[in-house]
Amino acid sequence: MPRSSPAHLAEVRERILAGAERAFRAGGYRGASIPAIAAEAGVSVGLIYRYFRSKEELFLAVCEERTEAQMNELAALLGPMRDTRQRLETAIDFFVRSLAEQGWGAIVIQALAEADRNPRLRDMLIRLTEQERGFAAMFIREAIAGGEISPDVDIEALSLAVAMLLHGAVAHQAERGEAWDPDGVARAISVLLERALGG
Amino acid sequence: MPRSSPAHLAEVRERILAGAERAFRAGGYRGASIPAIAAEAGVSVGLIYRYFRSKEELFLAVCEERTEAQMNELAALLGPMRDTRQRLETAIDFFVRSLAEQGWGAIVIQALAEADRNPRLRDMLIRLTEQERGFAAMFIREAIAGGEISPDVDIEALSLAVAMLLHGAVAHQAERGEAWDPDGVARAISVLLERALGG
DNA sequence: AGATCATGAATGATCGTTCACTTTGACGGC
DNA sequence: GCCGTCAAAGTGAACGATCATTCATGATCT
Repeated sequence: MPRSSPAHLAEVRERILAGAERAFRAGGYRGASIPAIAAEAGVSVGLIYRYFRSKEELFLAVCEERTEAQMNELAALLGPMRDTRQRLETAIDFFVRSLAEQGWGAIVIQALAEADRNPRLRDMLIRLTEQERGFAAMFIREAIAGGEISPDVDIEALSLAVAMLLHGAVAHQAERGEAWDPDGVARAISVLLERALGG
Repeated sequence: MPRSSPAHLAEVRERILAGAERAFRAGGYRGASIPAIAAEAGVSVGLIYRYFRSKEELFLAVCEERTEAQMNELAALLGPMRDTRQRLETAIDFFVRSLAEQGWGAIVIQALAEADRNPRLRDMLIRLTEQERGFAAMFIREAIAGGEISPDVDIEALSLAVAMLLHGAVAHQAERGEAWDPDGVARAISVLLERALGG
């Protein structure tokens, strides 16, 4: 492959992103040094700065591309489904499973820890939360339409609570590390949501 | 006050802890340097190492003493109360209010971000979660005793969900920063919990 | 040949920690 | 009551390591 083809450039960029993700997950945002990221990605230190303006920009790119991919995947998964109960179970299962398999929860926690000093990271996290609230509000409206819960429920408050519950699961994984129990977390979310959304 | 009296030593230790808490909150665990902490506390760099063996130990002390104080305060607050509904409202209000006023949520997020590389921080966080689960399980058992929810509910799963919800609120505060809405968060938690614990 | 991709040593700043040093105050002999 | 002594409290410059970023140089393509 020619070194200057667009495909090659995209591949190098993706290799840097993948190496950076591993390094950030292992050492945290501050703890992952540029030399360490370069070694993990198999490129030189200088090359990283041809693809990203700074470490901050690189971390932002990792966060955005990964969370966006997760959200798109979930939306595609739910698209053809019709039954509300099945959709809810699928969404919870997807969330917990991708948390377990991809381990992107650690990245979100790192972003949270830096959000206080980085407006762009904060904006990214707020967009993520709003997307989760959007999913939650959709399920709530379906439950209302299905007559499972009262139409005068506070959708704003309830969808915020659901989004916070999901972020709590992310925090729980960060807290437990290797020893976390995806099935237990999925069961916990299901029990609470099915009680609240009418089971 | 004599420089070598126990009271003076305790006061200096507390001043270092308070300065460190401010510095950690402003800059994060990694971002708060020992010189910055020393300046914030009004002591010299060297003195910090007379009271704490390392930066890690200092951060651990900040986390433990603050979270322990919060938990004791909540337990004392709930102690004399009898009515379950009132106890639940008090607990939620205390949690959200202390999150808003003390701003200790940012410290917890920093601890979460470091837990992967620090077993003692992880243990501290796990103990905190287990205490929150203990409170949650207490409320669930009261709701069962009061006949508000079925006796065959999965207490383990439900109490875990409640603890995750609370940690989600901590994450939400870290995400929103100065712009967060304590009343909205309290309403969200109340709506979800009262629906789930029988309202 | 010229343009772009890629390298990694060099730079200046900053970090956590140490330690030689000064200041303070409790105490025993007078 | 006074003073000399000494352990402990407190200081901050110095140290070696490491950081994010740059740039002079080389490699590879058109």
